[in-house]
Amino acid sequence: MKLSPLLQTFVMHFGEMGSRWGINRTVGQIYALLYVSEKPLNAEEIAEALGFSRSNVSMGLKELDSWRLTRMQHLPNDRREYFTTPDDIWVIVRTLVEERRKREIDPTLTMLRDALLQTPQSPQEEQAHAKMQEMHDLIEMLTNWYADVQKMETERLVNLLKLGSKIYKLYEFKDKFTLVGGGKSKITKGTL
Amino acid sequence: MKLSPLLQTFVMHFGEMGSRWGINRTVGQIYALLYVSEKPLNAEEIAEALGFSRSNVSMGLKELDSWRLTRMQHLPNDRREYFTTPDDIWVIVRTLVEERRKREIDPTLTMLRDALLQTPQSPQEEQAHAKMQEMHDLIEMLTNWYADVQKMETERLVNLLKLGSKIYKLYEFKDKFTLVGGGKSKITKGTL
DNA sequence: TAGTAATTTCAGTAATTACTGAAATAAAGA
DNA sequence: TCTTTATTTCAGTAATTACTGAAATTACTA
Repeated sequence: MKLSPLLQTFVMHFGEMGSRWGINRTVGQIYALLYVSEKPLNAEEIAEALGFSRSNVSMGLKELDSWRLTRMQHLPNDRREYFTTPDDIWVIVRTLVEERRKREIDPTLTMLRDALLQTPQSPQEEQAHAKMQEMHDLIEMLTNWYADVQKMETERLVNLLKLGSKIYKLYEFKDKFTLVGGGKSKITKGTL
Repeated sequence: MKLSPLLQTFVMHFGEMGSRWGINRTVGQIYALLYVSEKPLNAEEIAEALGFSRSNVSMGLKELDSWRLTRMQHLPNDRREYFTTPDDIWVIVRTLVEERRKREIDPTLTMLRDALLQTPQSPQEEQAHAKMQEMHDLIEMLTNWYADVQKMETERLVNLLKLGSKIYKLYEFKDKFTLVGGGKSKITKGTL
């Protein structure tokens, strides 16, 4: 399979970008290729399109699988494995955030919680303790926020995101509002 | 300067974690140390505390400076440079997000915009074009959202985050609300 | 302005990570 | 079962990144 210049650019970009995160070039390129490909690809096709060894592709796909970012399927009368990315880009984003949280945030929270159980033994430790508490609380707030909005259906989440900070004005002025009409609204002043 | 076990754990953790992002061990450890330190530290002290060479510390501090994550100052009658992290952890978070956006998101948006200017020349390119458009729109939405909430004062932002998806209920039922009392509210139904 | 202290640069080397090809394993059909 | 094809593993090597020590530069003091 020969890549058109358009695809080349896209795929190469994700190769470069990959290394700005922890992910490597191979993995970035494979994912980009799967993402824009019209049909599922097998390992051989990926290797050929990107010029990597078959074994390198195998390792890349394994890595992507550990991130839960690919889907594997079989085609009729063909025993090779074919790979795709999820159709819905929001599934990709949610998975990405979730996995990064697991790998990058959770271990830090655990470490902080453990450290905070200890009693500071010196002024130096007291200061450190306070700073760690501050960091812990902030990370916890952010992850709780994400855990909450992550539960929303995509359509609602998109609405919320499009509103940005504007929605906050509703909250600020909530005391000036009152419920009118019957409706089965679950909202009362007390809940916010 | 000898680090207490508590600080050791914290500093080492950020060294390990650093490599899960693009940042290296040295840089992670230096930042962690500055973050929990009660007073500003000079390069010599950092090198001694972490067991790195003086030149390595110099490069690490330069890297952190390029991320705008440290502050430099002078102490009376001492010509060495002393380093700290911002006092307000929200400043740190905001800077971190901002810099990562610049380095990791903006180049991708630029690449996508350029690619999308071209007219697809084949069914393959048509599919790729559509997927790129989808990705572009999603990234743009997320960055616009962030650009917007980022402008809020910290206190308000914290309130918004604590509410999570709950605030959305206000929006969903907004048609059931009406403005009461005089107030100088800038909100009218039309603005949301 | 010379002398000294502090900091940065950079070439060389160490350590780590990425990648390949060959061998091993697994999966399917005859 | 044996044969063929697909996939994975892994030891060795290539490439990249991290780190050091020495030299160069900069900044200050007398």
